[in-house]
Amino acid sequence: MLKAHFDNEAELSSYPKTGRFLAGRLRHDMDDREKQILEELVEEVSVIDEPTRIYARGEICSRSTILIEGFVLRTLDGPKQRHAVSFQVPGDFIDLHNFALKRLDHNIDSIGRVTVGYVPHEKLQDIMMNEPHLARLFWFSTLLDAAMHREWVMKLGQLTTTRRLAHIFAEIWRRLQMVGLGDEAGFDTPLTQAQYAEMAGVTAIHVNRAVKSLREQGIVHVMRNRVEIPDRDALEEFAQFDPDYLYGHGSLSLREGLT
Amino acid sequence: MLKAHFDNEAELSSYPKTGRFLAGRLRHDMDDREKQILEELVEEVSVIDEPTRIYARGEICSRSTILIEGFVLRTLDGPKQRHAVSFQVPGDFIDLHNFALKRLDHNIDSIGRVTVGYVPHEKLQDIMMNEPHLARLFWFSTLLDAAMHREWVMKLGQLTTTRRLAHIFAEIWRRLQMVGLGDEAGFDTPLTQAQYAEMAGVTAIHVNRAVKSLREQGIVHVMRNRVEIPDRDALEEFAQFDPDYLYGHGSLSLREGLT
DNA sequence: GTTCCGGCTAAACACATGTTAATTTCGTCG
DNA sequence: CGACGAAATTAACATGTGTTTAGCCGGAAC
Repeated sequence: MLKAHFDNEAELSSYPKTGRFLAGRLRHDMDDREKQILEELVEEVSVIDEPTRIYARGEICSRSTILIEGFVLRTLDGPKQRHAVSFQVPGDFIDLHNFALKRLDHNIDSIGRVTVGYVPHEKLQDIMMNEPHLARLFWFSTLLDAAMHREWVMKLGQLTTTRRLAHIFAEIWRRLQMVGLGDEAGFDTPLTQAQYAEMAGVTAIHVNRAVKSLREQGIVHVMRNRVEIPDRDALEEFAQFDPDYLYGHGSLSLREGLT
Repeated sequence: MLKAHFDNEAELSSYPKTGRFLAGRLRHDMDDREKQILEELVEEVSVIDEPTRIYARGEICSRSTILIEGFVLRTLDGPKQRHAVSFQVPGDFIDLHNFALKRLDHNIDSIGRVTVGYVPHEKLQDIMMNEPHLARLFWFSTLLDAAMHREWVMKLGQLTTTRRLAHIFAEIWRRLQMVGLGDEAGFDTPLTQAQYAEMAGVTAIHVNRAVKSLREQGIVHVMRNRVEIPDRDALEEFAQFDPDYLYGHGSLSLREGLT
């Protein structure tokens, strides 16, 4: 099922502490006890060096995956090529939904080198029964996925390729900054133009045209392993990007009385 | 917020019994007691005659909506035109997510004449606390939304307009049949070509080209208020439609021990 | 250094889709 | 019955995107 080698202690030590990114942005809403519980959920940490299909559509899984470091794509196989339906940044619970739905409905593919943690479903079941607040946060995170999917549907249906690309960069940048990654000038990423093409639903050649256009307009400078953005407002306006759908800190409803 | 007139008893009696479609496909997994609870959730039933924006992106709601009869679209406003990110069929819980997320991230627009039921969030909160099995089913239904969104992303990114249209018809037909609507030859619907265009992310004129092509190929016959399909297998093969993502009856994981 | 290969860039042409405009069909209403 | 408006249909042309092919750049391996 999974082609990867498992860490030994020495190797792991060169990566960020496992817990630091766990459930990244949701950590704001957790207390220390809950963070501790989360830490103990991970039964195994794995480093995957090469681009790998970690899970394939149709598989039945007995554990879920947290992305600790690197990028992964959630993909579906189209008639022509693979299509990316979303990307994950460090801290994301990649496939929480496979705890509830028997079969996976999409693939999970790693990009570059990634570190992931595995959480057995029995432990999630305990959370559901005994930790209603954490259970609620987990539900939130799947609702956020759905909200992002909706924005992607609009993006693919309504925006030109150049604006789609700009929208993708805007979302990656925001999401990285939400978990303490990225910087003021842009972000580092192993994504290639071929992978942007998989997200935008166009050919890599056409992505290149769009990259050129964004560069000439001074909106985004795409380079190897890094993207730089001089002016966030200019980017987000061009991309028709409204970050509301990411439900930044404070936008989630933590209703009183909902434990 | 909502322009609609409210039912009196006499008018309601000409519509299907409220409860018959409530949470349509999930009813298979409920016992009689739970169905009764569900019935009592609805505090108010409303008939909306004209196409109406029932809720707008950004609104904060104190109740969620169940679609009892008719069609509604969930939409986002793009730069050129409104874009449909999903449609709902009778029985669907339209906006369960707004119970958990403060602001709505998209609009909810009715098509033709619809009947909806409103469920106050306080009652949902009771369910969450006291009816873990129902709470789990509600979570499932939001996960199903996400799975459908993912398929739409693939559809928009990978399929030609003609296949997109075929895919849309295939999904509508399957979902209607899952709740006891539709028939062996096709289905009735108030959707116009302009609305198919909003779902496919193309102009209505181009939808018309695709409709013509599907008709000439004998795959789908689109007419006013009705769509007929001679051969389901032919349609689904043409559309690259794999119904797995709809998680038909038996595909949901109702794990033992999960209450 | 040299080689090699994946990724990036570019040009020419074919096809898909958007735009604009006009016409036809059909249901509703007076 | 006739008039009206919404939806469907068609055509001609403009633009966006895919396809094919080729060349360039930069890092990794030797």
